[in-house]
Amino acid sequence: MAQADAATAAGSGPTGDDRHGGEQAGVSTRERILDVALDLFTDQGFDGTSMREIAERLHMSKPAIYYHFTSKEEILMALHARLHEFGKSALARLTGESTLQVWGSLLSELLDQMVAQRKLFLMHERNQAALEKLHRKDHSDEHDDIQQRFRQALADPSLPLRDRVRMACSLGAVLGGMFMAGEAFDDLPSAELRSLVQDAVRDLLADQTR
Amino acid sequence: MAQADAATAAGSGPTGDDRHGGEQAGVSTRERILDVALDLFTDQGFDGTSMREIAERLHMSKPAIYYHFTSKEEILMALHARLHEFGKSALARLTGESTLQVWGSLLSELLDQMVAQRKLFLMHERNQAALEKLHRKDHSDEHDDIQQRFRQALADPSLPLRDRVRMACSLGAVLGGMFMAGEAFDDLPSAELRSLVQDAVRDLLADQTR
DNA sequence: GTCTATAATGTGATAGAC
DNA sequence: GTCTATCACATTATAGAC
Repeated sequence: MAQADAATAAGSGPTGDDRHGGEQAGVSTRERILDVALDLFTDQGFDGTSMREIAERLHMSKPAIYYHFTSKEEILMALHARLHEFGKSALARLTGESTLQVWGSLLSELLDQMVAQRKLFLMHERNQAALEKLHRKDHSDEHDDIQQRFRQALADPSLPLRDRVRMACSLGAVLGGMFMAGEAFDDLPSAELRSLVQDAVRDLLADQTR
Repeated sequence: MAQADAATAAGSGPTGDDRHGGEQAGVSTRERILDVALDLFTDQGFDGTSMREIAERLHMSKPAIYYHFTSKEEILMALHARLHEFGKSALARLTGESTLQVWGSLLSELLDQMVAQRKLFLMHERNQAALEKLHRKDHSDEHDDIQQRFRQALADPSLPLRDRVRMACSLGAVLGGMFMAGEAFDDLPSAELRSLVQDAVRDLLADQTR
């Protein structure tokens, strides 16, 4: 459904000019593999999905996939890179001290990205274990992982404890509002859901008593 | 750390009288296996943990574990049963219509359980994919899974949409406040953290504008 | 770029002795 | 209840033809 968006929305990649061979409609094979993997990883989990399944759904053989990715983990890394691409602009707001107001604007932008890249965020939420295992191995250049940056901000000792907890709660509220209900909010226009969650976040971050 | 609590707190089990053989301090082997599995599943994931690892940490062999559990999945099911045991009293509040107030009391009781059984809830949060796969196979008697009951309440069409979103957000806020920060709140007494999260939930569920 | 065939490994699980 | 030894299998990944 939203699969086509995700493929075309991914910024970089040689999707433009040098098409030849088995490509179709300007979508490179690499992106098609990532789209299928995103689907399968989301509802079967990374470990619960085999290369054979990915290949079968693409009407390819396994080695064809290994031509585009050196390993199964690299597919997961590429999907992680996709998320990081979308999240980094929101993450840029975390320079300097992170007040409740800054945090609120961050979550607002994050909400926009979640609406546009719903499945990508859902996949990350449901494969935390596999992703963390990946990050333990790939500690290259002390990667600025998105979750790590969040926790870093949450651990800032210069902030009042109450505020830090509210920040964590509001982040959880966003995830809960957007993903927890499963298909309970599927008939609801995503813009409306976004707005309702945004209101909840505002209530959480408003420092009324202080 | 909190491992001893989890072992002794588990209600049922023949831990009492008929000790003999290799047991120590009244903790049955079955419970010790579950404790180790809980640790490993929590920080490596269910699929990322092998029976060999579980056995090695217990200074046992694999077949010794298969004497107590018929499969690896059964270990996960047993841990799921543990959670269900602790959560069912809170879940009992969901009879009839679930107002915001009812939901608030439910989350309050759930918060107590999370403080007492922190690792158990964390493990569930981090192995959603494996647990869902398990539930697809084991659709015995249309199990009253805890998450399914939550989603059921969230999907109740007789409730205002705004309330349902607030319920989802508050549940997410609880998870976020208790688990999202990782070790950022570890020095904080759990009672104090619980209180701060509870306040956030209260703000989320207070129907001030309606 | 994609294929057929196969290697290499680790896994969950079992048989049977003690 | 626990062990040694082993099975059967699926998996990731590679070699080499086209």
